[in-house]
Amino acid sequence: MAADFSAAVLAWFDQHGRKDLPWQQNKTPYRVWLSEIMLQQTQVATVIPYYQRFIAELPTVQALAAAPADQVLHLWTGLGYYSRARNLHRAAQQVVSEYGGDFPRDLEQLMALPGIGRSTAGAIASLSMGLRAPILDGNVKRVLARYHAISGWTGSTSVQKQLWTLAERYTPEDRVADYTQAMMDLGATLCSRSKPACLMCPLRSGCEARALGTPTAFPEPKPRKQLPVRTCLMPFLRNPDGNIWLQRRPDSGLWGGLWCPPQFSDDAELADWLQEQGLRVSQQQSMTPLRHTFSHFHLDIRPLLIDVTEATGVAEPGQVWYNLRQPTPLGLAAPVKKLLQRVPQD
DNA sequence: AAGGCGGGGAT
DNA sequence: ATCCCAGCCTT
Repeated sequence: MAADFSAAVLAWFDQHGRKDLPWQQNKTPYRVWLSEIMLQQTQVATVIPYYQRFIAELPTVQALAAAPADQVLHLWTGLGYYSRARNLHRAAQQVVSEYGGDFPRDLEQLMALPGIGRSTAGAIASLSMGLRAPILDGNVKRVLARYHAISGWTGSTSVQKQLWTLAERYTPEDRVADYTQAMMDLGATLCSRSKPACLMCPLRSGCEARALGTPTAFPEPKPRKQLPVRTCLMPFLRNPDGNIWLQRRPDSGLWGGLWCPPQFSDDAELADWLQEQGLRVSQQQSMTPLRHTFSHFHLDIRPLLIDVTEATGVAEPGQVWYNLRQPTPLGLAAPVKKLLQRVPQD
């Protein structure tokens, strides 16, 4: 019975739910939206400081819409999945231009905004507007997959379809914001991946996975392949002023819109490029290699510190000589930020 | 339907 | 080292 399910979840929420996270205060659509985007594939503890900084600098959708892209990516530096930040920026501009700065109170219109899919639209609608709309994030997937002992990987189309049907069925008309928050909290705390606290769970009496005695067997893990390894040379060109050469990456693709040193597959490619640029090298040393792991491959970076003479003039658009002492707020990929901190300053 | 897209925390 | 995570978009 769907009403029993939501009643049990809500009763648990009143006693044990989290109510003090930053985005649970003053639950406006903008604040809920920002938190949901940051929380995609990123854990709560990681998100909190990013969220605080972001809200402090860009407290409204109007402020975000008017901000330079580099500021937005700077605020996102280290969070990953940078298309989230670019889509966030574009969506803010659409909310301002198409809706006068007020988020549409409609699932379809929310989903039409870049970066907002079905689950995020449901979260914004339920948490900040009180509209009856289901969500299906990783936590809710786990709770539902266990409750119904659903086999298969939750990312597969058929399992997704089953889970959405269940999510829709259980979402109540009343107290939908509390219910949504409760389901996420339940999955994040009691119904955790490896050590579920079934004895404390409000859903224990009807949970099929618990009845089978193997709650952690659900959901089934994603089938994994071995990650390929790629290598690259990453020269940190330093001019006589001590500044480092960076160029802006294309908006789409890996590290889209972020600022990076150039990358080369081997020494010959690097040598050719230096010659093309007419750069004279006065000194060159290798830095400690760094492995950076993406979701789909390992990148083994061989960083070099290269001192160049001249070439101190104004860089072309999309290129900067980055001042390590007074850094401009640009988006940097995590390993680039890490390596820049290793560059000796005098 | 499958693959691209980051980074960090937990184990 | 491996797995996972408050997903969405493109192909």
